[in-house]
Formats: sequence, C-alpha cells, structure tokens
Amino acid sequence: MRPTLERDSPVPLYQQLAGHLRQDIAEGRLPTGVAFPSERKLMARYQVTRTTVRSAIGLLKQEGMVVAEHGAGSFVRDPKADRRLVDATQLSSARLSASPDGDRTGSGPVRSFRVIAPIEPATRRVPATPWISGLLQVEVGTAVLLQESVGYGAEGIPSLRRAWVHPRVERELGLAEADLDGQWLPDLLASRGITAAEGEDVVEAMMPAPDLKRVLAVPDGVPVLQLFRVMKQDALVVAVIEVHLPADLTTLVFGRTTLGR
Amino acid sequence: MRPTLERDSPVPLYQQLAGHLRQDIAEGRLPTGVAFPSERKLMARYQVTRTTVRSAIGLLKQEGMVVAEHGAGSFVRDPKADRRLVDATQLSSARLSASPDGDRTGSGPVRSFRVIAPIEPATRRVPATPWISGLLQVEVGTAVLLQESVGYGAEGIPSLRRAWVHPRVERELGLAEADLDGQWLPDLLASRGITAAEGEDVVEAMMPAPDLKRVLAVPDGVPVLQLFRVMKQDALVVAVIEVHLPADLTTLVFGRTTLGR
DNA sequence: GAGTGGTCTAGACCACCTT
DNA sequence: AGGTGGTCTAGACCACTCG
Repeated sequence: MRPTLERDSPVPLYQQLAGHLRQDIAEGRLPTGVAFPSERKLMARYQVTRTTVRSAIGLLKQEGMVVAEHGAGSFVRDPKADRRLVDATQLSSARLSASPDGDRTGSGPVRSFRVIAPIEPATRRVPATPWISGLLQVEVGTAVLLQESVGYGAEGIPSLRRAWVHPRVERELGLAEADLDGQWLPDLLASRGITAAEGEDVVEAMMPAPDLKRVLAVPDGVPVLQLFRVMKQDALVVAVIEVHLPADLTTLVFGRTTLGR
Repeated sequence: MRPTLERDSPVPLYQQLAGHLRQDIAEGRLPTGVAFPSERKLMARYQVTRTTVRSAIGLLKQEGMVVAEHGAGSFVRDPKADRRLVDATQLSSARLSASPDGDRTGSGPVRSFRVIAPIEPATRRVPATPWISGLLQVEVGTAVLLQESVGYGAEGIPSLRRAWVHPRVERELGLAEADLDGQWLPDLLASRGITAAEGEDVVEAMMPAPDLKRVLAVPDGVPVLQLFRVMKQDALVVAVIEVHLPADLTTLVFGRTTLGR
C-alpha cells in the first residue's frame, strides 16, 4: 500500500523492491521463520510484474535470507542461526555415521537435521591433481589411493570427506584397496600407530557444484566450507583429509574456545 | 545445432541447458576466460526463449562458473584459479593498505586486482552483540570500542577488518577513540607490548549482504570467508579481530605449509 | 551502429501444499 | 479447491561495449 517504487530511478525496480523487503526483515516487520507475502500479493502491493517480484526475491535467496518452499510459501531465514561449533583439528578422525542421531553429543538440543543419502567409505586409485599433489608432496599425476564417504559428522552436520594416502605410507603398511572399503582411513592409520599430531590445515569456501549441492542437501544461497588437513609424521606427509561442510551449519574452530554461543 | 533439449522431460529446460553448458565447459569446448555463445545465439541453437537461456546462465553464475559483463558478453571462469595462500595467523597484524601494490611481497606475479574504495581505520563505540560478547567474554550489550577498516591486505586481497577491544584493556592502556582514528588497533597494541601470541581462530563462510558485496567488490556466485581471531594474553581475551575475505581469492592456511601451488 | 547483457511487461500452464 | 511457488512464452526497451 504505502510503499512505492520509483519508476524513474536508475536503480532497477527489483533491486528497490529487494531493498524494501530487506528492510522489512531487518526491522522485524517480517519476522524470521514465518510468513512472507506471496508473490501475487507483492505484485499487487507494488504494482509490478511477477517477474520483477521474483527477481527481487531471487536476490534475497542468493543472500541466504529467504528460502522458498514449493506450494507452501517463502520464509525468512536467519543466515547465522543454525551454526554449530566444529573443532577443526578433530574433524578428520571420527568416522561419518549414517544417521544424525549417532553423533548426538548430548550437549544441548540439536534441531532440524538435513536428510541426505549416506555413502559408505569407497576406495579407488586416481592420478593426483595439481592441487592434491602439492599438499601430498608427490608428482602431479602420481596414482594415489582416494577414499570417499558421505554421512553425518560431528554435531550431525552432513559432510563429504575424502582421504588421499601418500604412496610411501601405502607401501610401508601394505595397504590394498580391499582393506580400505568400508573402513574410514584415518581410523585404520590410527590402528597402526599413525596418529598425526603434527599437520596443517587449509580452508577455502565456494558455491557448491550441483552434484555436491545435492549430495549434502545444501540450500540455495549457502556456500560450502572446504577444509584440507595435511596429516604429518616426522615432518613427512602421511595423508590428506578433505572435508566439505555446508557453511550455514558450521562454525570452524581452531584451538580450544570457551564459547557458549 | 545438434544439441537438443527434451521438452517432455521432468527436468526443466533451463536445467537441461545449464547441464549442457556445464559439460561444454568441463570438456573444454568452452575454454575458460574466453567467449560464450550470446544469449540470442543460444535461443536460436536450443529453440527456447531468452528467459530460459538467462535462467540457465543464472545457475552457472550462482556456481561461480560464469561471469557476465554488460555489453561485452559472458565468460567462463575457473572458480579456483585466482586463489592466493593467506597465512591465517598473520592476518590480524599488518595494516590494510590503500593500494594493492603496497603489499606486493615480490614473490610471483600478482594479477587482476579488484578495485575497491579503501576506508581508513575509524573507531566508534557499540554494544556487544551476542556473538561478539561470547568471543570477547563480556556481558551482552557492554559498550566496547569497535574499529573498522577497508583496504588491501596480504597478497593484495581486498578485505574488511574489524577490531573489538576488551574494556579491561581499554582501561589499562587509557585508550581514547581519538587515539585510534587512523591507526590500526593491533599495531597500537603491539607498540604497547601486547603481541598476543596466544589465541584462537574461528572461521565461517556466507554469501555477502549487498553492502559487503559492494565494499569488497565481490562478484556474483562468490562467498565471503569470515575469520575471527581471538587475541589472548595470559589466558585473558585482549581483543577480537574480524577479517572478511572474498573466497574466490583466498586459501586460508593454518600452520606453515610448503605449498608451491 | 551492431551486438551484448539488463530490466520489465502480460500473459499461460504446471506441480505442490494446505484445508 | 484455492493458493503458492516453478517454469516458459513472446515480446519490448534500455545501457553498455566494441570496432
């Protein structure tokens, strides 16, 4: 009713509209978790086409402030609400579980799990990409064992993990692909006395490619955190663990923190 | 010509089209950095409307695989190409510079800087949000000094930084807001003997809100890495440093890495 | 000036959820 | 059944870049 858009403004209508909606959210007129005027209502209220309305809402979706549910409506979201603390240094060790309940640590209520299709650890041999060969410290193209697994990790967060073994370690331990299937590699290394207290961590973030987005059930407007842990022993690289985590659910912590969020 | 879309498929046309384009990119038919058929050409080639073509390209944009330049064309992008290694533990110390050239470390060629509008360190007093109060270990709502600055950091990466001082430290050092203007807070702390070798790091990622997106010149489809460094001395929190970095440019490294990417 | 991407209109039909 | 978001058409005009 009252709110109007300037049709002569150099700022496009859909951006003006997005601004109005953003302000409505920020100032509490559109409370989080609930409601949102339907696209047809917004058309009428602002006297624009559905295309324009959808462009505006599209912007908010990309910012992670709104999620749309087909047939039900669009809902305001707090992009920072669902984050749980994750200890980066512990990430590589524990095995992923098939159901989120398995990892309930008993501390505090854990809500709204995301449904994914877990994948048991599966092993294959692949040539090292430039990036991985840099971390593993082997020649580019060297054939290395790669293990891949999908499941729920610490705090019930869906995650995809990959583990690359250094050929030297593979030789020393006499590993075969068959040994590894169904068993999470760092567990196996630990059982043979390789704990890798040393090591480094590398962190990146990106928008998920469609495959990863589906596998981890990542909503629109949510990036993925990517953590590489370089396991070392006696200054030699033993393995590289890669972990993908939906960024809307995770706060990565390096070093103990007394954080009672 | 040859490629056709299935109109009866349950998969929407624009998603099919996006799939085709993704495959063309992956298999090298659309090389990175160059070209891309214009929207009108794609309309003709696939016999769909411009809306459908734009939806497909929109998907690729959100994945960071394509950038569009008004009037010039759309271009394939390698989402991982421009990353530079950034030492997370060093991030808080050095002051941001107004031009990217100032931080050229001399090691290797640094290309394609992004143009931003630097902001000198400016100080104000704000009530602690729940999140910050948790990190600073003060009561929620406590008035704390906040310093904010925008510029080019290590490796010439645009970044926004904020520093919160613990009230105890502010008192002990007799800081005034005027003291701080134009001076980067960690520098000042260091000059008074507070180095904060201890500390923890917290990392998150998110899609940038429009303000941040503009300030850091973040392209579409690119998230922002957010690093909080909790500076401590004798187990007491001294200050919290927050750093925002465009994720397409940064690989955060924790611990020394021998990585010659 | 020709070609490109950006915005906007006015419609239509569909798939899905809620009641 | 009625309302919601998702897809798609067929057009139009504009702002920008490039040769």
